[in-house]
Amino acid sequence: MTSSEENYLKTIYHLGAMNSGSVLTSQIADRMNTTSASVTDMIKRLSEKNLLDYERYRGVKMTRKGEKMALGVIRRHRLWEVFLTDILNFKWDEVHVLAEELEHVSSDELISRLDTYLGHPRFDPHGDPIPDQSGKLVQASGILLSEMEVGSGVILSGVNDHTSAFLRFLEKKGLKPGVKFTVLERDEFDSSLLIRFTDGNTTFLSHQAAQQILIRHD
Amino acid sequence: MTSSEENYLKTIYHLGAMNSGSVLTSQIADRMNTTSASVTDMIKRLSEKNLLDYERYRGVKMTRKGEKMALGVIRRHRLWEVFLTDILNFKWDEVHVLAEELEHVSSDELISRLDTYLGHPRFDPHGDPIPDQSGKLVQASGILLSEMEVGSGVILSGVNDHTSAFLRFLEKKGLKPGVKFTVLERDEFDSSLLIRFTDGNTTFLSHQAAQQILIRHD
DNA sequence: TATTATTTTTAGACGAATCTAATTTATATA
DNA sequence: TATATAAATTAGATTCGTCTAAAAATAATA
Repeated sequence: MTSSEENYLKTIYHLGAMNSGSVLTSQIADRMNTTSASVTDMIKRLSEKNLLDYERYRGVKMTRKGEKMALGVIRRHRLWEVFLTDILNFKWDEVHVLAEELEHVSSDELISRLDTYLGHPRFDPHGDPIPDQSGKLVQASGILLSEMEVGSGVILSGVNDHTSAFLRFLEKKGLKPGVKFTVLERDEFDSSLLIRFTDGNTTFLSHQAAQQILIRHD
Repeated sequence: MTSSEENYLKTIYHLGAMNSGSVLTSQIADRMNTTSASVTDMIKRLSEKNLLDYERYRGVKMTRKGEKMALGVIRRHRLWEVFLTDILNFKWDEVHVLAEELEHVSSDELISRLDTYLGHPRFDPHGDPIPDQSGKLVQASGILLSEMEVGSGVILSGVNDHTSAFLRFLEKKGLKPGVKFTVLERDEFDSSLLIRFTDGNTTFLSHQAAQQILIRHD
């Protein structure tokens, strides 16, 4: 497997995991900042290897085999992210790019030892679940902070927007996976939220921001 | 810089560091298990980038710039080797292959943090010195165990043969960088050595083995 | 020094991954 | 249903890294 092939599989997995239908050539091209022509080429290569089911002009689905490979790459990516934040003290908005490179170093033994060393973490620094060796993946919470009723105590469990800008925004607010807080108020006009942390501090969150934040009940 | 370019630079550095003359196409091809034709191609690319001085039919020398790049790769390689042995508990004969991959993840920030985390190690698990950020490299001892007079107390400081087979051989004998011992006897017939460790245990070493072991005086 | 042997380079080809531009197919609209 | 629009594919080119086989240059030997 080349790095390029792995990147395609990962992207197609991410696109296909949500809607369980077919992933279109253009969706892949968009996400990867490349051309549809390049995607078509790669799609063919990957179907040759039975990693994708491909019907011309109809997009692709992942095969069981392709999904396993994709989950392997995602596992490596997320474990390296944990290493980079927890051990090397990188900020959570800095680790993605580095993990994109490290994820392609493919030694099962290396990843297994890294996993052990990190204490078998179940989530990466952004709250995304880490697949286990066999490719099993716990489902992340799908509850949006923006949907919570006033008064509820919650724990931040993940984010939908993984951009550096959004992650730095959360950092500044003191928000990251594991942080507990209570929803105090929802503004009638713009649906912005006032939340209170366990230490008593409060902060505002726009509806736009709250829609990118996943929570579980405390 | 591609991984391939980095591998060529590293190899050429290793070949050229000993004899300070020119490195020949065939030497590079031999070391990298490739053809002279491929080497010629790459040599041209690297001289285009001013990393090598190249004269047709005369071999190459490294430029200052090329040497710096090579030392960067070597630094990354050796730091990852320390990480793999000291943190992930790999054996020293297993780390080379993995470090060959990790060395191409080129982020100065990553390497700087890794270096700090590891405590700024000055030598890798095989006793080879680790270049600093600026590319400075302390000279490794050049004293061969096979040349030592009987009675001398020494510390193993490195090896010339980095093959897995030789490293496992040393492992079995209890020999690795930092280990102290005394040369008790040299056999008149085959020049094999009898050595004694600080715990009193003794072992034999063939002349062939002793020629691959670098030491410094205790 | 002339010839032979060795080394190095060029010529030409290939696979992977990419691109632009042109063509084909499918979808949406009148 | 016929046509216009959008999407996907093919055709053809490019770069990187590699190869084999042939040609050129250097080194060794008679």
